[in-house]
Amino acid sequence: MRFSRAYIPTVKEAPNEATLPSHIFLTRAGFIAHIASGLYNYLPLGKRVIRKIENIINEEMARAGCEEVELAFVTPAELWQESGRIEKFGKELLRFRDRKENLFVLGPTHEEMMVSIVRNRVSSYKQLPLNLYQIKTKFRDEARPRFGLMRAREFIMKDGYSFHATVEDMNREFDAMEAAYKRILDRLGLEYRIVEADSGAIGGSGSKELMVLAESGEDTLAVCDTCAYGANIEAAVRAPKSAPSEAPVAEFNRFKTPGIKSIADLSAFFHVDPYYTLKCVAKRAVYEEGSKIVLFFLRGSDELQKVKAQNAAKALEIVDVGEEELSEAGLHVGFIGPLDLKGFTCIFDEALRCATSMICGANEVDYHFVGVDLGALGEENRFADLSEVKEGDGCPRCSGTLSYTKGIEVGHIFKLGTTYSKVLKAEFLNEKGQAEPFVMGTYGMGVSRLVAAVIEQHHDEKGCRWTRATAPYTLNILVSNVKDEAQNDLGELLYAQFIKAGVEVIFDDRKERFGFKMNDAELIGFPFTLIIGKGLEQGTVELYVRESGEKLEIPVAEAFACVMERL
RNA sequence: CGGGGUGUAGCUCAGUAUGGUUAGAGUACUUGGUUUGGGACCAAGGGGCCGAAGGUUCGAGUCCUUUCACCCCGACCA
Repeated sequence: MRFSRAYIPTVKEAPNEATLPSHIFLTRAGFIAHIASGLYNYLPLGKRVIRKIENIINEEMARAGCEEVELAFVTPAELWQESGRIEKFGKELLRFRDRKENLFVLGPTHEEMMVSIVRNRVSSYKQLPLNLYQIKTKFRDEARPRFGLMRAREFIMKDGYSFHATVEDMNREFDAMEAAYKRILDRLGLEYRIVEADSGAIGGSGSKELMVLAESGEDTLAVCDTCAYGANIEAAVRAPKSAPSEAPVAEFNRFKTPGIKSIADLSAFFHVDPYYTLKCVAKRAVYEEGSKIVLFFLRGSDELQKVKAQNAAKALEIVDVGEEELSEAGLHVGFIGPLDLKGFTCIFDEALRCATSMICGANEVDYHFVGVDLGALGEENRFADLSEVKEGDGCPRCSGTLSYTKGIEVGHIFKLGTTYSKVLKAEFLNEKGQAEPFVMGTYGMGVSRLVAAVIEQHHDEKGCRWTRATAPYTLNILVSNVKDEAQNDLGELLYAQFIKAGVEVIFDDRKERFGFKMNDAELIGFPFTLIIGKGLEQGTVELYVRESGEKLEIPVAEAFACVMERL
């Protein structure tokens, strides 16, 4: 492509709403154009990057034995009613009616559609397994789109679905997909981590997220400094904590603790480590029908992890409760304890199993109990993992230490099981001739989000630094002064040579000054720029390497070979 | 969905407390000339229903009402 003919509208100033490097540079360098909230147009350079990522995904999917399909973007609402997700998804589902007043939705993910194309067509275990995927525009009417391509309403995603006769076979495919996704991210040149994840509303028995490591990531990850363990903070677990100090010896007793409401005060009052105090976090758990107050108990040294709490309460949502509301319910903030507490759902953190020598609220203003043995609690009390992993906690897999890092979720793979096949009645006949629902897996990868993720991880103050596999053009041939015939001629010659060699090359033949063109080259972020300029009189050209910033002087005669060697 | 902010040239923004010639700057664009290794200089140009609707007024970018859009913080987010 000749730069003079290409549509690459670069600009000096970024729109003021852009805050992330990927958003700023993709806009300034002319890859994308904002059109409305959460909607972007892909300009020629952006489209090229997307295609390159798609190609790599397609190649790796083919290698893993998957087949590509393309499902309708507009999907009948009946399928969503059948699966029950039309309510669950809520307002994120964009709905509309056609001229006959039939209800449709724009697909935000395609479990239902994919199940529907397989059910009643695949009827025997002999036809399994099957892994079908598509790369397609999705739409989610996000409450607050932001960060450019990172959280857009319309976005491109690869979504794959596998169908199996047994759980074992699904597990095998799950591992195969994890391996395929790793290869994709390796080829794209990204630094990433695969972490354990919360399965969220999509359900299923297990899931992992592929996280591109970047400062601007929206997700907090707990990763081990020794082994490969990593998990989203929402799902992270830790090695059991050892007691920080000797347990405070005390007979069971009721103590007056005037005005002592916080864990810090309590621990100071009794001169004990917060580890030996019992923290109560009251929340309102919202269900499809109604809501109720749930009391979560943890050690005073731990914090409640909201997603874990929500899962433990099997609630749709967990919201805060006001102090007044609690008082009306007969609870005294700061003095809530599990003893003699009737009529409330209590959930205890795993770290409290058989905890002894605890100090907890006495459900009476200004009183706490000491010497409490939680092992004495009745059977009706439930235990669950509720506490949030902190930096410095022990790794659950090895003797290493966990620390936080930030990640961009670019992929999520799920062991779905029979969640969807059951409700949608998608069944096959097993060896014994009995009908069984498909065992399914689902595998997503955000293509447009990957475009942003590459830049979040590969940029500097001047602009983009595309990796080899993602660059819109690998090589940029820059003629410093197009009025200089020798420079121009050499540019044309090399341009033709590289095209012939199959290199993705762009030829900057614009009638602009050197600095202007260099700034564009750096903003756009071509991995290599071959500068034909003032060195030509001495018989040399320069190769500028964007990643390292180095400029190599090369004799003209060796230019072609030398560049080819480095690509 | 709660709280806040902003809408004026392709882009970044002045101008709006106090209404008053023909609405400005930078940048980008067009033309001519000079320049040619880090977003050049000189000169001459084109470009606006001041987000939309209604109102107050002799007169509205500016005041009042309504509305729409976009952005930011939070809630939410397979």
